[in-house]
Amino acid sequence: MTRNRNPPQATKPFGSVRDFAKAAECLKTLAHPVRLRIVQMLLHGRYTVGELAADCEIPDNVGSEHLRLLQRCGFLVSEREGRKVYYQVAEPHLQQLMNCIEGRFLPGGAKHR
Amino acid sequence: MTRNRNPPQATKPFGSVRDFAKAAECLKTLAHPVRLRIVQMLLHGRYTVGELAADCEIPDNVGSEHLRLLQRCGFLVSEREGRKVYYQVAEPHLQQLMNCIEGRFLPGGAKHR
DNA sequence: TTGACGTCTCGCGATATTACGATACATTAA
DNA sequence: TTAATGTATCGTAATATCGCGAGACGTCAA
Repeated sequence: MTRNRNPPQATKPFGSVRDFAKAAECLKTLAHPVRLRIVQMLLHGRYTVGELAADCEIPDNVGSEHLRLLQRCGFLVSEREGRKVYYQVAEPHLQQLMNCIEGRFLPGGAKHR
Repeated sequence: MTRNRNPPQATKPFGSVRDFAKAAECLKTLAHPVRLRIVQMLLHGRYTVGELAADCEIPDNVGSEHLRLLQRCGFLVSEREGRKVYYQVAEPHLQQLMNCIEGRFLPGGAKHR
């Protein structure tokens, strides 16, 4: 009675809760204002802990911790140069993901109507 | 004298930690295995609380709570029909975001090399 | 060496998230 | 009405996350 609701839906959409465990873990790591900003910066260049922390207006040790988390997910890699440590993006998908996020949530993001 | 590292980088990448507050909040909501699975399901059709909870193998009230969170971010909307409540996707960007996530993290996802 | 700098690690308290059980609410059937 | 079904809300306890301060570590210059 109501109208014909669900499309035929041949088979159940692939995936299961279990399959999303890793995805959720990495997404959760990304889901922090400072870490999103750090990723945005690193998609545009290569920066040290101090530079990133300064931009985000947080102490260096806090920045270092955020970078550690992002690195643990495989999003970033670090490279020591003298006493500084440079971080850069290691995950190719990050750019595309960031495009989605910027497009949806940032002031100047892509419009969608 | 390492090589020339940072690209010229005319201006600082737009955005700031503050601008990512909302994005982080919504991303965090998405960053849960059950909620990712629910979103995936709802991108393929229209389901009730009970159907979604059953698929995720969780009690109905827990499912209801996850749906509430997703709805609060504007990702979903609900519609009551008799004693059942159907949920469906309300945010157009979800499909694109999910494509990124599935492509990166799901077994059969897109390869990148 | 010593000291300065940049980064990292650790433990702590404050806060947030999570799932659960119990219960309340809304709708329909008997 | 009463009972059954489907969904939502609430309080609670376990767990996770967060930013911080103190201090350790690695590197370089004097």
